[in-house]
Amino acid sequence: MSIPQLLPTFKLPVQLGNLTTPWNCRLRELSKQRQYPQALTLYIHMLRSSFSPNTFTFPFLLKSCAHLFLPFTGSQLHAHVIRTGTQPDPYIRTSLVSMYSKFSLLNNARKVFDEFPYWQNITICYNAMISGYTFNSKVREGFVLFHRMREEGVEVNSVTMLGLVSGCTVPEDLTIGVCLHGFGVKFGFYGDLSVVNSLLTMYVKCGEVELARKLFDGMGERDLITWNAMISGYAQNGHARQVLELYREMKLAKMRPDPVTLLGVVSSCANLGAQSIGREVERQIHCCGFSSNTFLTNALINMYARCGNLVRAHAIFDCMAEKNVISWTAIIGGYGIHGHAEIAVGLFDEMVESGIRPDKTVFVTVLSACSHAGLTDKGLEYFDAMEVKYGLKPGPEHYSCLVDLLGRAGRLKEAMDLIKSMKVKPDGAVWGALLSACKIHKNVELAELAFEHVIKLEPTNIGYYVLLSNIYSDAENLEGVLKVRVMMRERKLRKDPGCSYVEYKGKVHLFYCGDRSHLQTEEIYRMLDKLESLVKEIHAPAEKYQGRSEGVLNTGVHSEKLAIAFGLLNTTSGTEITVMKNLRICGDCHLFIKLVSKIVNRQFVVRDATRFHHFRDGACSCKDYW
DNA sequence: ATAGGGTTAG
Repeated sequence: MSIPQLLPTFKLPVQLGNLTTPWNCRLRELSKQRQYPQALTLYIHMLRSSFSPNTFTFPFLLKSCAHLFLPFTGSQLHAHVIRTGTQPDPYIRTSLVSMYSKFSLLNNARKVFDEFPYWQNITICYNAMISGYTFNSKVREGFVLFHRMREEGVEVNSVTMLGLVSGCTVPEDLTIGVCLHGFGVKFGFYGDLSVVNSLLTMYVKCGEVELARKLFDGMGERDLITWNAMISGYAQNGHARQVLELYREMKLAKMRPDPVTLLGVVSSCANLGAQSIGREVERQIHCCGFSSNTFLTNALINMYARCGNLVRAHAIFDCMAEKNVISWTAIIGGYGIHGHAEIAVGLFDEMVESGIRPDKTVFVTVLSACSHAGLTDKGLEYFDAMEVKYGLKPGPEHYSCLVDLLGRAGRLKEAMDLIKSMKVKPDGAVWGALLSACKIHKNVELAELAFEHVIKLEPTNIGYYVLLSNIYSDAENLEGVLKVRVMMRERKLRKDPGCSYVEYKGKVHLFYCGDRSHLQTEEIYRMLDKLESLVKEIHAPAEKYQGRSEGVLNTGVHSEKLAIAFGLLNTTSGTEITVMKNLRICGDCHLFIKLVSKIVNRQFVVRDATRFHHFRDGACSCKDYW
């Protein structure tokens, strides 16, 4: 076949696009309106009316199969294309390549792509194949094809760029991403906002928020997507403060927020424990008419739950017309965090009854709720049900919850056996959970074993060294303590001191472990002494508590205890106290806090600030945000 | 053929 012979096929769709049969016109309409099932039904009618499909028919049908994820129908259509002897023009082939890519059948896609001599592959074919690679997270292959495309002199357009850039999603892809950035600048794609936006997103996904911000600052023109990409980029990387700052700037620039924007803002409020700002944003959500957006409502439930306002969280949850697994996860997790495992478990059952299939994430939430409240057997039950009843294979994240569950209950041997029986490779968190259980139950021997494993998997995680060191010091094993210190020094690991902070009257009050530098130190320590003795009075040992072990009371002067004592001294009843804490694994004051909460009838929220950058930025206050 | 989105323990 020579080039001249093919030329008519190339031109056909453009010239005769409007002159095709009514069938094809209707098909195009349906495809435009994304009514894919209707499009396929129409095809059946077409065949029944003995209309034979032509070049214009197939792309719409293939696209419909791709969107509906119907691999079987799709390959039947492919066979049909061959059978009808339809000239497979670039448009059909592009559709085939893109459809097979959506089904992750890259070999089939590549076969269609390779079947014809290279000069038949025009830009759209390349684009489809390149996007196919990146869609299946094979950026490298996509990049190779991009090079070939250029060598063969095929025109590169914005879609080529978008396909490639959007495939760079992990730090390892950054080299390619930067290369593409350079290419874009050199060949004039910088004027195309969609390309620059995708570059911005690429930097964000690779964790390079600063580079993303640099690009953002240098942009002459910004649209809603630009702002959203930057805002959610900050939100996903834990820079909650920058999210709020940027949101304010956005409003100053007279750019109207949409649900995606507000989503980033709400989830940042959840991570900051900033309920007052969250309330403000909720009002805006109602004003803008986004109240029925499921994404946003889920984020709001999560925000209120994390800020300790379970009443509001539950009220929003109840009002939702369509609750999905994520809505349930948010509310269950909310009760779990605050130690109400019975309610959490009850909600889980209710969810199943309402016909929603639990997923892996909701099981993580339920298991951890059980573990915090000492519902050991209930947790084990759920773990079994997960695979037997719901066919979900437990991952390392579930095993770590279960090890934590057994470990807190003092069932260390069972926890160890569980790890040995795991079908998946245990990760750092699994061994880490065992290590912290050893801390609670003072088991030095097992701790050493767990430490050996955990350190191989996460050699730079400082928390585990600290944990082992504390275990040694509890056992008065000075040699052990020194050994760990030497290891830390050799590996040049410096420990950020553990600290907690409370926001009070727009100022941040920061406490270190055993800290005596606060102005109210005397009062705080008196309060803490009182709390310690009250807690000891009501703390029931395991045997008195129907076999439920609530864990061991921690007697050290931990930073979160100081923060709580400070909060109690300075705030009135009825307000909840949010304590932010920078280290996760160190002192586990969970039980202490829970009991104090019972005694004084106050809500406490201890938020993990490890992932967030307050401490690097220097502590900041709510007033700075707004 | 195509840039932005909610949940999760340790």
